[in-house]
Amino acid sequence: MPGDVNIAPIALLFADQTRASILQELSDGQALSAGELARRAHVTPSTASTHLAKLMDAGLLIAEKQGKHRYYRIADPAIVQAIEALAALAPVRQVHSLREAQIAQAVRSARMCSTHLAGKLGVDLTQALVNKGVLAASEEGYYMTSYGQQWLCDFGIEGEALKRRGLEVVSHHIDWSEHRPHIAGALGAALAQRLFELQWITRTPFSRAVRLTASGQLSLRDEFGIHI
DNA sequence: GCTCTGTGTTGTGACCCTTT
DNA sequence: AAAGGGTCACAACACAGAGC
Repeated sequence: MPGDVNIAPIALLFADQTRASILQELSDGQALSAGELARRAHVTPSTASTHLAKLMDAGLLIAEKQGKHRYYRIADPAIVQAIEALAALAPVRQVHSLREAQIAQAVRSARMCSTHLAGKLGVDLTQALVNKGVLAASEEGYYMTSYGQQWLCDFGIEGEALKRRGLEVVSHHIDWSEHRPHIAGALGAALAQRLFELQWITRTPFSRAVRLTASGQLSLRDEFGIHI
């Protein structure tokens, strides 16, 4: 229809196994080299290079040159949101080994979605914040309460941007693996950052899954009543 | 500055699938 | 069956960093 947007070209970019793998690997906000992305997508560097060029041309990825490496990352958080939305509709990929099953389980349990937490941990954390009265649920989404602003300060999350959020809707995504909301945006990013600082969670190599540390498991249970 | 090494890109052809 | 499009791997090449 004239004047309407044409989603076919962009949908075509997502509709390839290799490109989808590349985008999913980058959806945790990391920047990875072409060689690393080729390994993760199980294709040769030349094949990955071809796909990366297409994704760059479409503006889905941006690259930063560092020495002889080029590090690719998602150009816009909205792209990660699109990936998560598609993932919610997609069938679960079959696993062919114990290792693949373990990685899949880890990704569902806790993972990075751009700059914030997703998976069971992200969803449980969101619900726990509602239960504690930090966030209030409404038809539009979540609002931060006045108590929530104080609680965030006590928890070690400060910043004018967050303090001004009292009357604003807190951004959230529907989690593809849990089919429930997890908080995103500035608050989601700040919370994830704080949990990394506290060493309650750590990144895992070669995956967007995050791992709960022993102290993190105890602290999440005591502070939020979360059992993972 | 030269050489070696590692990494990424480009060109080419084979293969597969879909459409006509 | 032929044509066209897409994906992939291979080979060749370019580029940057390290070591001398």
